[in-house]
Amino acid sequence: MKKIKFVEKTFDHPIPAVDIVILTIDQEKLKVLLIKMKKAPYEKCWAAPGGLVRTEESIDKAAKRSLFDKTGVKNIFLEQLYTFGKVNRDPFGRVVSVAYYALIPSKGIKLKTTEEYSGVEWFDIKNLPDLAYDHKEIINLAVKRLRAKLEYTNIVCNLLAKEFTVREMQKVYEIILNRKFDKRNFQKKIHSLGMIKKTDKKTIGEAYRPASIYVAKSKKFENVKVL
Amino acid sequence: MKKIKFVEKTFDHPIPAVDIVILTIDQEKLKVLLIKMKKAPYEKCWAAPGGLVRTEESIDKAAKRSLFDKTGVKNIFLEQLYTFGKVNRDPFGRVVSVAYYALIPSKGIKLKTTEEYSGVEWFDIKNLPDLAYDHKEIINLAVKRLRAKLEYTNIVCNLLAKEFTVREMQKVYEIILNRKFDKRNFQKKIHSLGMIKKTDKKTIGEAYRPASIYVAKSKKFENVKVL
DNA sequence: CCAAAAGTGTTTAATCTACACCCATGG
DNA sequence: CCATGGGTGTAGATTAAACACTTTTGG
Repeated sequence: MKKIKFVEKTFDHPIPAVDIVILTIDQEKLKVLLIKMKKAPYEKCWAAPGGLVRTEESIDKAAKRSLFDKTGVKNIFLEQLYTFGKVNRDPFGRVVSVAYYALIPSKGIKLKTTEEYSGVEWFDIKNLPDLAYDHKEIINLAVKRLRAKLEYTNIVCNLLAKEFTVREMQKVYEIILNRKFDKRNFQKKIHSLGMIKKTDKKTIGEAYRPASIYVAKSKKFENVKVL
Repeated sequence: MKKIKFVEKTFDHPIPAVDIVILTIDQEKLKVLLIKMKKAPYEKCWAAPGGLVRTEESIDKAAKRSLFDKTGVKNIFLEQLYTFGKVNRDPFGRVVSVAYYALIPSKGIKLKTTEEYSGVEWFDIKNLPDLAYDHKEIINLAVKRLRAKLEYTNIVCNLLAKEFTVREMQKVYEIILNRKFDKRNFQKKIHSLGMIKKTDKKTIGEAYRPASIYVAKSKKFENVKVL
């Protein structure tokens, strides 16, 4: 059972924190938002944003707060990923980190980060810098989870703008899963799932034949067998 | 138990704990191991075993320790489930609980629990008693995860004895997923996945025609599309 | 009228589902 | 020799995969 003796004697416990893997699609790449570290031994490393969990807030709330502080965005996809609790994962103290991952639509949201912070950057997932703590492992797990969820949920909608074309959705799949799909089969599949709705709008201003614009029926989680 | 007022005041951080949902198949039912609570307001409730995470141990280690303390078993399937961190989930203090789930083979392991502790019992998952904290939610999530993993991994091997028949495996699926499978299709499927190996032994002593005995090729995690 | 992406159907292969009879053993 | 669960194959349905041409627009 949860022993008190230990508590009373030493007041010595690990401290819970959250770390957020913030992902987006940008310039046909899957990217993650990282923050430049300052303290040794990580002065040349980058890290996923995060922070300690306060006593008066839930861990979900702490995650939302960390996300908002770094990006200025609210109400985007944010889901718990895994909790990392090795003893020596943080050289500054015994910190247990509850990792989350967040998805930001590829356009339509302006992050405050790029203007305000100098040490905040988007990195291509295929070309990460040196990372602090166990954040490489955390980011890899987030990408793995995202890949898995693309295959059986409508999570892709959270990476697309409110309005999008089928081709844009297909590109998101191709970028994240590193493979190509046949566009006829892709259309057939996506339409049979009923997770998107055609509008009567079409893309304008772009060269070549305009594409029909779609919206997600729901960004909430639905289990659908996509692939 | 998980306390404590003065902890909250002194240390302004939540305290990490672990809770373990221990599952097994017994008498053709999926069962969970629970411990009787003593303290108000939970004196009529049961709870999944757990404990605080010590500073000098990883959370995985804390989970293994909690599991061993309650069951006396080591080296069984134990996987992190989810971290529960609502502010008021524990009336005794601000505790963040990293939940794990463990699978115990249906025979071949003797638990010390049943002999030593009076307040420890196996409960049919379909007939749970009143539960303390948010443990109902935790248990439900563990079962959900188990059901999901049955469908795309070889996790089932962790619920079977070292040696088993195909029919026993099928029963585990049927019990946990609440549905029947055609035995011909089931055999075909299982064999095509290559996750089990036939031995030259057969069941003896039981009435009727003996069944071939199989062993798992690996209990380690493999992704295989089972259903 | 040319370049480039949008949009659309069919054929084949693979997988899944449903289904019934004989076999081996203990009593 | 009987009762009971073990063990096996096939046909039809569904789903997935491969594949090419016509349409629409901007320049």
